[in-house]
Amino acid sequence: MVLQKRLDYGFNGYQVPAIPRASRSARGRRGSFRQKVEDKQMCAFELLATVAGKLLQEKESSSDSSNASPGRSQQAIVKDNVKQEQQYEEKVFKVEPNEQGSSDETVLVSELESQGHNQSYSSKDFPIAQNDVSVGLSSDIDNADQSEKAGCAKTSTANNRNELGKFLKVERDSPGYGQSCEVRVVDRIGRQLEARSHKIGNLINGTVRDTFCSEDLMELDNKPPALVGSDSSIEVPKCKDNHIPRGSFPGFRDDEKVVSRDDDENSSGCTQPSTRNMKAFRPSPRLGDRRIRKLLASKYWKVAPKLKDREHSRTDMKLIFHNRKTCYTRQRSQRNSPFKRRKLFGQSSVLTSEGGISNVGISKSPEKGVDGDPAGAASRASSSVSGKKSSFQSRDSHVKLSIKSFRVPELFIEIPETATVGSLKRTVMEAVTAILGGGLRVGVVLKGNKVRDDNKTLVQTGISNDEKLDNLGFTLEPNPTHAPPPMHPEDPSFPVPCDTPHPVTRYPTTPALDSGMSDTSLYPPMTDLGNFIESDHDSVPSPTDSSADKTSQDSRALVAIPTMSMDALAVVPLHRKPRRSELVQRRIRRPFSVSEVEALVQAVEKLGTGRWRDVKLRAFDNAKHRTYVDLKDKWKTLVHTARISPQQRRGEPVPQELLDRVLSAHAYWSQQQAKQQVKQQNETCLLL
DNA sequence: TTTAGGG
DNA sequence: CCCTAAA
Repeated sequence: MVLQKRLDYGFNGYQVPAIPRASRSARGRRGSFRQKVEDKQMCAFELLATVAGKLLQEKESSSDSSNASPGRSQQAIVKDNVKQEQQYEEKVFKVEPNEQGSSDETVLVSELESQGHNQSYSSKDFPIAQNDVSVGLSSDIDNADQSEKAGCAKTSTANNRNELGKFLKVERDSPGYGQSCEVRVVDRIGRQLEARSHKIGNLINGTVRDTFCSEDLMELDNKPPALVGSDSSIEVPKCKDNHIPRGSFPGFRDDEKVVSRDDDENSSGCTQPSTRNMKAFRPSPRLGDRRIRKLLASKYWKVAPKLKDREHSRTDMKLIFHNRKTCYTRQRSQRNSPFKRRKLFGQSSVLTSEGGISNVGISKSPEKGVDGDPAGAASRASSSVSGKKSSFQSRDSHVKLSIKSFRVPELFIEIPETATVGSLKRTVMEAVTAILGGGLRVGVVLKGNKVRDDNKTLVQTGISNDEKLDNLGFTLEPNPTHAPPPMHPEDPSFPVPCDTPHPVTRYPTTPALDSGMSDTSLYPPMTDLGNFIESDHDSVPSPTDSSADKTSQDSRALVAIPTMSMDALAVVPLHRKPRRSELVQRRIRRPFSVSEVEALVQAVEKLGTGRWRDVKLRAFDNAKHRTYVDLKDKWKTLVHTARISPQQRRGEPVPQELLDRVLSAHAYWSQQQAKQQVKQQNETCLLL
């Protein structure tokens, strides 16, 4: 039996792609990418942490002074806050101290430790934990000043708990897109800590996402599709040639140009319909072997029942259990069927719903927030949290904004009853990580309309107008650049929740639509599918976001980010003891394109079976995602495919001509191998 | 790390 | 595609 738990973080509606994860180091140069990805995780966490911290600050400053008494533990403060207002806890992931009672430093992280993860995390390493508990110190922040700074999330580290966080400030008269706009990082009294110029177009990437990912983003966003054209001949491995005494398969046409196939894009681009982007994001195939399905479904949004039990209420994760027996059993029973098994690939994925955009309640007055999403009730619940009145006086031509909250969509998690609490925790953690890890960007909504023109200044847009601030909202949006590829529309492996009360596969809807704002360019259409994309990472072929100019950088504005130590951040995921069964994500399925098959066949004709490394080097050296094992497997399936009737074949049809060559080459090389063995046997016999 | 095969 | 025994 499976229980489905609904987790309501009090956030709602943004979509986050799953986190591509390198399955193993030996698979090639994925380390760097993984690092980047995980950096992004941290970014997202940072963002959340900031919001949480900010809310805590405001909460505290608005509540009676007793909370701020220096003598009280931060934990106590937090708890009081939570106790006082249910909504409040929805802003924070977790506010209770870890069970070990070890102060307030470890929170979520402690769950990892208790599950056999050796690494110890401190709040320093874990932004969320850190912020959750540290904001209690914010009482020493001047309220007025703080509100002016609009987002000075206090951060603290294990070593320096009183260190003030930085925040970004966007100069009012920002130049247009493509030009630089100054972003100042200042402390609460306005001292400039950092100053740097950001291209406006990249501002969000450089701020909300994180300052440290911008490079990566630019790399992905701006790098023109690397054309690994067929003219880039591959160099045949040196000293390997003497390895080819066996000769080539007669049918091999050696005069053919040996090309370096980088069919990354081929397999990705060509097979990815442009509609892919309309389907919201495609969840990660599998988050582990556990039969756990996590999905986000805005349709399920409800105001989570308030738990009376204080202990429960201290956690902001509310679980609602439903029976999901059929789902589980079906998964198991289908496991051995290759055909049905395809459906399993996405079973435990985190899904996001079309309600993917979450409104950021930003307001001058507590009750006012931009709330365009259908989950209005829940939204209000969380956005109504406001402490004091924020002062938005535009002194020195700066716009001051106070973001009340971000909302996270509901999380659905399916986990066997027999699962341990620890695994549940990890599951939730993974879900959260998956949600946040895919990269987010911020959109700006003014009076219900999406502000798309990044070139406009705040003044022109009216954002500097105090009145309009009431109608200003931010949205968290998935970053298409990092979104995993949606499955083919017809792909049955698309994760379909089995028996959820409501259909969950509502991908076609654009998040923005659900939120009342249409943003068709939210998912830029694929550009030039024929292009080759360099893929030295495991990420899914991402749309070569050429249209990322407008919407993807909608909001260069005014979102504070916490100041975290990059080092600390980078550490967290890396130290997670990779429990293969749970953490290692299955590589995304990337069917071989015909051209890839062609290259493979040709290489095998030349080199024979049994030298897959050479085949790889020869024909797939640039296709980083094709390992020699993959090639060997593909050849295996090709042989099989060639032997079965065309009616039984599935997937993209391979030209019969190729299949014939497969059979020929296979027969030839099998014979050669047999001869080789006979020869060796004779030799050994002679020696004996 | 590669190969070779079963899953 | 994954997992692994063997080489």
